[in-house]
Amino acid sequence: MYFDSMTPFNKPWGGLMTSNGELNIPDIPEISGTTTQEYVYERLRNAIMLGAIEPGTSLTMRGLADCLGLSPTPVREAVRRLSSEHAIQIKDNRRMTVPLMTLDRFEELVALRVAIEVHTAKRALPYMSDVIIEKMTEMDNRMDGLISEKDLDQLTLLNQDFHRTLYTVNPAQASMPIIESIWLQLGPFQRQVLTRVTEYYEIDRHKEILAALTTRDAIALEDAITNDISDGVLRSGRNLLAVTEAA
Amino acid sequence: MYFDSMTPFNKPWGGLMTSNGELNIPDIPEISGTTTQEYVYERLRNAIMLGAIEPGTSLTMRGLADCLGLSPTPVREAVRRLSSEHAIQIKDNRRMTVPLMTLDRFEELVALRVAIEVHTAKRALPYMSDVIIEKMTEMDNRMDGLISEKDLDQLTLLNQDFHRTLYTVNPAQASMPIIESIWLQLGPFQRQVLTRVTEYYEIDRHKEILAALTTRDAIALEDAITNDISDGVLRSGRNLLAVTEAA
DNA sequence: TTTATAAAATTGTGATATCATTTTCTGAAT
DNA sequence: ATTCAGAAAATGATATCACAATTTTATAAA
Repeated sequence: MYFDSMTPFNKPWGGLMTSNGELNIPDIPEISGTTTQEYVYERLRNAIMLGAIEPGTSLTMRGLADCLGLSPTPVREAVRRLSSEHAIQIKDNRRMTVPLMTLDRFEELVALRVAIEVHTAKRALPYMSDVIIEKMTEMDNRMDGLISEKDLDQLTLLNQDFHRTLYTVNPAQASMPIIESIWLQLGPFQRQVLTRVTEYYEIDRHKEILAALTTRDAIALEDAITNDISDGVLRSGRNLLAVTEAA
Repeated sequence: MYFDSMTPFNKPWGGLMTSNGELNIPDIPEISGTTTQEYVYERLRNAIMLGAIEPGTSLTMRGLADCLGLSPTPVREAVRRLSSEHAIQIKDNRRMTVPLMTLDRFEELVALRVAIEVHTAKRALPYMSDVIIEKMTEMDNRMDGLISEKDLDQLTLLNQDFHRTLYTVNPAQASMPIIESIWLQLGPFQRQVLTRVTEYYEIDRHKEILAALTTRDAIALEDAITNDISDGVLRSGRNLLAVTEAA
């Protein structure tokens, strides 16, 4: 007599949320035709990426399970995957957290982002079409709107869509999952930077990227991608960490 | 009355193996002080990397669990992690396999390997010491022995150790897990190449790598790493896939 | 008030139970 | 032989259970 008031395999997460008040994991649109484990993975991933789980907060399997109204089993599987991607850190014994950023690690991750994304962009260039460039231009325009509205969540997500669209025009590409995993590791800290740093200039490097794509200029593309990643957040991040680590 | 003839949390895998005769997953040395899930992960990973599980073979959670003499729970967690790393492919519904290689994917993965490993090697260069160079030289000498003995397993493992030693001298490095994940995706096919291709010239690029490290020459290091990865296996792999995909 | 110790509660882990779904097997009918 | 429907077996997924290890709380001693 297990599943009485609940349909077991049809989205058990339809109803309530967050029994334990401490944690607030933003809901995400239902993914139909998938498993609970996958839903938990996507939802936790989204929460980490957007900084909804403050780095350093200690998490427990059962706490998360209660918070999502699920049994520990699918939560464990999702958490295991995330810890494999270094999005969640499992401490000595027990207790898990979203890892805190260090200056050294930050520099490494950003440099790695540049290396892989430049490489991937160059490999995508031969597959580039005017249709895709048009699509990316529209995305960039929408982002301009989000910047003035200061909608950080949507801005982050759309910025990722912009880059993802570029990289995945190469149908055989194998680097997208890797790029996503680096985004995930940078996500929580990037959000801390964005919320703490008030004066934040965004020189729009996306226009440079689009120009390079239009002229099919690999060198210009490399520069544009490098600048896009290095600008703003890198500088602000360095400052924030320099202050933090001094204390 | 659950755990009678078995101590539950003290390495349940001490005893027998492989009840189901079909699959043979090579044993690995016990890892003490860790979980069953972690052991399964390491063991499956090792088996995939060394080509002990033929790509295309269909796997089941319960089959693997039976084969390892464990319950499905830790197996499921390990498999999930491996499928997150694209080492195991979960088909439409049910059934999982180690994915078959395609020519396009192969080219992408090798190019990605070059990009990331060159980047990581360059970043490691400032941390390089004579002690490490000496250690790597010893490894290279041992590999020469393994080549004449044709011990492919040990050769693969030691070759990885060689590269890992180089990349991890940079203590803040963040790319090693990514490199390992690419190795894992290339592993099964690389093994197919090594076993099928009889005439296989290995020009020893490791000597070139060591020379570049000794002189702290970044340009030479880039060339050496690129050549080491591109040589031999790349060429042979292309040939094998060209033939396979024609059929 | 602080520290040491014991008891209680919490947690991670792995095995098991159960259900829906899929695959495989079986036995005719074509 | 081949095909196809229905039955039987196997499988994936998740909740629950049981145990050991850890953490937290309670209690006693200094």
